[in-house]
Amino acid sequence: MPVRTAAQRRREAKLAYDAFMAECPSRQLLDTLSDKWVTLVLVALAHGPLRHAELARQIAGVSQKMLTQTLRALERDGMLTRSVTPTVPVRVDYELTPLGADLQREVRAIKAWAERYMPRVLAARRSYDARRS
Amino acid sequence: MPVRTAAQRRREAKLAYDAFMAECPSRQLLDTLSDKWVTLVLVALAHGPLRHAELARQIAGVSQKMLTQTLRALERDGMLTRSVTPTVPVRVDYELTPLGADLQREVRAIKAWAERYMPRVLAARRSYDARRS
DNA sequence: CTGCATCCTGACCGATACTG
DNA sequence: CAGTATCGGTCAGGATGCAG
Repeated sequence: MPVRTAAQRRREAKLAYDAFMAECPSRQLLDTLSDKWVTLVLVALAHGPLRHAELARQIAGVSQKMLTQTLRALERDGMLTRSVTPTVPVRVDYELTPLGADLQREVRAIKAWAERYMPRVLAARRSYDARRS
Repeated sequence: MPVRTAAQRRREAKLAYDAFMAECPSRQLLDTLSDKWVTLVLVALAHGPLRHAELARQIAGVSQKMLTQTLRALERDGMLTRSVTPTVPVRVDYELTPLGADLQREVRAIKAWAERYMPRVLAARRSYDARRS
């Protein structure tokens, strides 16, 4: 009987992997970017500050909870600023920081790629599906 | 009593939203890219074809199931080719298509951004956490 | 070696209700 | 209007075993 079971070894490998992950900058960014709403918020704020409700309207399909969560995370990462105007009722504006604006430009590059090549991808998909039906 | 409840209206909105999504090329790409493993596979294959097991080794932390799933999806989208050599045991190689290689370059841009700016993001994160502790 | 089917857990997310 | 807390359902994805 081995000192460690296969499962244990795997778990240890996973821990080492996580530690490695925690240090790798590109994977950290990938993690945040892989959040569905992050990119949409970035793009929505491209043309100036917006209020919470305005964002919710522009990003169809987002729940209020997810929107708040996403905004908090982006604020924490220094991608946007959150400014509260203490009127009644309160007014809260969100605006991209220079850093956020910069990332937003990168995201737009991906978007441009998509608009250019997605037809090809869709064609590939169709032919793949046809081949196995 | 309204003809439709709030919940119903929300559900209809969601359906309309989904239909919209299904047509928007950039969001479709975002969807596939938001899959954690997709980008890693693309980058791993940047320097030439690899076998299933080699990929699994290079992408630490991926389960065999997820790897296969990801490879299938990418094959379907025309991003890579899967070639089987009928030896015993079988040998399967995965290689980027020109399309996949092109997308891979875009992904690298994001990666470069991360390596450049993540320190700033981490700093922002620390100061945010400090401010509220 | 590669791939598929099954089971199962836990993370995520939406719905709802309540506060300032 | 903006935000928080809680509950519950869903589903992605990991573990495992088997087949070609």
